Amino acid sequence: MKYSTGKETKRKIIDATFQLMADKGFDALSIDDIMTSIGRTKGSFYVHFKSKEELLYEVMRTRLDRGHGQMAEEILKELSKDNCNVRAILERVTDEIHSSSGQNRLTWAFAFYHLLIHSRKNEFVREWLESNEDQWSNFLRMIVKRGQELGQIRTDVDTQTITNMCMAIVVGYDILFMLNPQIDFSEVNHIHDWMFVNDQNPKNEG
Amino acid sequence: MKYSTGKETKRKIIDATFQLMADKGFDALSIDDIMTSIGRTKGSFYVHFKSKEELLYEVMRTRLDRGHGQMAEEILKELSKDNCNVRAILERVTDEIHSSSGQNRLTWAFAFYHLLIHSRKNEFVREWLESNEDQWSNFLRMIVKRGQELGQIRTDVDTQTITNMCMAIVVGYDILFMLNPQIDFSEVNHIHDWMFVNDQNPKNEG
Amino acid sequence: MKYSTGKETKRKIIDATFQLMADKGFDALSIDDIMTSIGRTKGSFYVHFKSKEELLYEVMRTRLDRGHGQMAEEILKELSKDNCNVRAILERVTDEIHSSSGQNRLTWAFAFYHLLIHSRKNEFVREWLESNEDQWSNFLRMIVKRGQELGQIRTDVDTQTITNMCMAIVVGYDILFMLNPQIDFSEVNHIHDWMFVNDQNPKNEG
Amino acid sequence: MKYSTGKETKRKIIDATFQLMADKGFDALSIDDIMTSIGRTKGSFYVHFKSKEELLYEVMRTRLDRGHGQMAEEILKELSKDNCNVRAILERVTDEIHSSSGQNRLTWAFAFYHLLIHSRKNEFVREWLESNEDQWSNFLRMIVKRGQELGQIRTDVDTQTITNMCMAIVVGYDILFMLNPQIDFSEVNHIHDWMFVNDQNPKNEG
DNA sequence: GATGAATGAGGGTTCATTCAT
DNA sequence: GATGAATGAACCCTCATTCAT
Repeated sequence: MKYSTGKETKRKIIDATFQLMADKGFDALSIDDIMTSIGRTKGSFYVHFKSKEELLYEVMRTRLDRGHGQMAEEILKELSKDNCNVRAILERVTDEIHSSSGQNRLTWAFAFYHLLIHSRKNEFVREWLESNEDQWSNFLRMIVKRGQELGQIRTDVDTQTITNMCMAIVVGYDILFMLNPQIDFSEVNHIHDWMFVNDQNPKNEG
Repeated sequence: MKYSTGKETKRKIIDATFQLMADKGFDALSIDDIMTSIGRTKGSFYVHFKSKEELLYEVMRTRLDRGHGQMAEEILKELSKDNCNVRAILERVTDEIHSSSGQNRLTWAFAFYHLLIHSRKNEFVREWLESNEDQWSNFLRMIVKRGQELGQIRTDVDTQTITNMCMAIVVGYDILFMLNPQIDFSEVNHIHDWMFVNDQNPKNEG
Repeated sequence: MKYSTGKETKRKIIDATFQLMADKGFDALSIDDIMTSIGRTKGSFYVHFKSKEELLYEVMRTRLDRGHGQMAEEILKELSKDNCNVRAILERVTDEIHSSSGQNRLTWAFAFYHLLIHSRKNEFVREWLESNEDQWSNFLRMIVKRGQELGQIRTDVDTQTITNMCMAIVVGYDILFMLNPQIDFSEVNHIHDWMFVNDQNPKNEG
Repeated sequence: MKYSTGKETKRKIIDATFQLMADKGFDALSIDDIMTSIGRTKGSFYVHFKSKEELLYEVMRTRLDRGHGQMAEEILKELSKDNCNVRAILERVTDEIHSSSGQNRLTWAFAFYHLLIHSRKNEFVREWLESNEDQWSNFLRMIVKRGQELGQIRTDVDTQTITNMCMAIVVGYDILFMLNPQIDFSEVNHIHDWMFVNDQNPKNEG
């Protein structure tokens, strides 16, 4: 049909952009590319967005945010229990990160790291990414700290460093994955074999 | 320096491009930007390069290659000794990676990950990166394997996975570093505290 | 009001256009600007006008016409009297010109001279302006001629030239006014001090 | 020839713009229009100007400035003489205004009044016009004042007002001329017949 | 009457590339 | 080697206009 609802077209534009920016990056993506890919003409883009930049922000908010909001509360409640299994919690979080990026993890990864690169020249994007990372960092640190308090996580390395290592290995696997999509992403959890003290350690990779 | 020609201007172009592409990325960089920054005019670019793409390849070869060639031979010789200290070797390799990126690590990181992103749409770049990664992967695996043979590295996780983890944590710290340049890059080595078996583990700095 | 239809929205559109075109000119004015300013949306513009051009003509007719029709008859009757005071009549006409442009003289002036400029590329506008000017010219010439016949206006310069001078000084003050809105528009009448013969010249206001 | 000197092309662009903006106005003029009219393509415009706006300023400076600088000094010297003929001086100034607008007075007038209109939305243009007008106003006032001091110009109207009237009538004739190019522009000088006291008034040409 | 999605032409601007000088 | 004028394609964005709802 020639006339769709605004909401639908807007969603299509965001979806298409997310897909396409994984390949070419946001800058190299033309509005014509986007609109043609959804069967519309260039001019009508501006019915839905004030500018290309606004589109980027929308894509960030709706497609690239590895938000943990929904999960966070449950986790915090779980953590406060005396007998909580911190390793199980941590692995749940890692899984969530994977699955939250949607079915097409590679697409997500390229789009996301495009954004990281883009942040160098766009303050707004940079702040958004920093805040994103802060949230994750704080969230993870809380878990690690609790693990150490409960004697489940080793204490030979300090809390912040362990947190950084966890984050680094997750994003590092993103990068390896982009270079070689055959990599088994679940390997990430092996670091837990070392991080957690032995008697806590019955699990042996998936 | 590994410049293939002795031409001074050509070298200047490559250096300037490497510096500038960290900020804006290669695509967003215009030939005018580059040539102006070295006090020349646009037209003379084509005296030195057939195209902008060729320039990218030249930058890759001379500035973004985390080559390990020089070091590799020495390492292999060292590894073959009966009493070699694998942890020391590994840390030397990690240090080399850091320092090989030059004084300005952040510049290097942005430029390199620009390239990674760029690889999605450029076969040549993709192959170059894959080959780059293969070399490193093979090299590291050799070291890890030797460490396991000698009983210095734990064997509860298989060789390839440990290799991947080492690589992931190195590139992961690159990414964290891009998000937050205050991060202490030497933390990377803490994974060795866990990876190596205890009596091998005298080092404890932060 | 001289709006041809009773339609409220149509009137609003015309008014808004008149106001807005003083700032940006008619060409630079978008239909979106106009409709937004009256709290309607772009699409409904075409319920009221066939095209943007038609709107211009409507604005011309209803807001930019310095028509003298109403006044003309009275003046003619007055002029035919033996003892008529031509200077008083002329000043009444001048005042009428000022006040006919509405409260916001500056708005009127910019809009009108926009139109004059526009006339260069639009035959219809040009003809309208020419006819407008002809009417005024004829009307004024009649007054001047009568003044000369009665010995009230000097005869050292011929009728048509005096008429032109009167018109020029009126529109000239429009222009000075646009450049410097502090100018005292009533100065225009000082030319009468010279134009009329001395014993006719008791008036001296500023 | 395909490659001209920059100076020549720049001049051609300015000339063409001056000609074309009389018809369509500066805004309605596209860079494509301009460049096509001089046998070049749109892209090369930016070799010569940073932006379309910069072109406007250049046209203003080189084509629309009714500068009086050259003449001013001579006039001032003349004025200081005891027996100077102020009317002759004033008529020389008026003539200069006419001729300084070049051969094609109508073109000049439309371009100039386009600019005046444009000033409403461009601060820089507005200031330029104001300063332009100030210079003229000051210059003319000096002449009028001297004329009054010497008893050559009537004193029943104050200096500033006479100055304004002179300016108004000059620009007013510009406008009449735009409406009707047949008008005899030299009529402007007839106001001098009234402005100067009688015994000074031997001149009577049309 | 009004809405707002869609169109298509065109505008200013950028840029890799070519080429006469 | 270097310059800088010129090209032509592409880009983001604007806008008068149309039309289904």
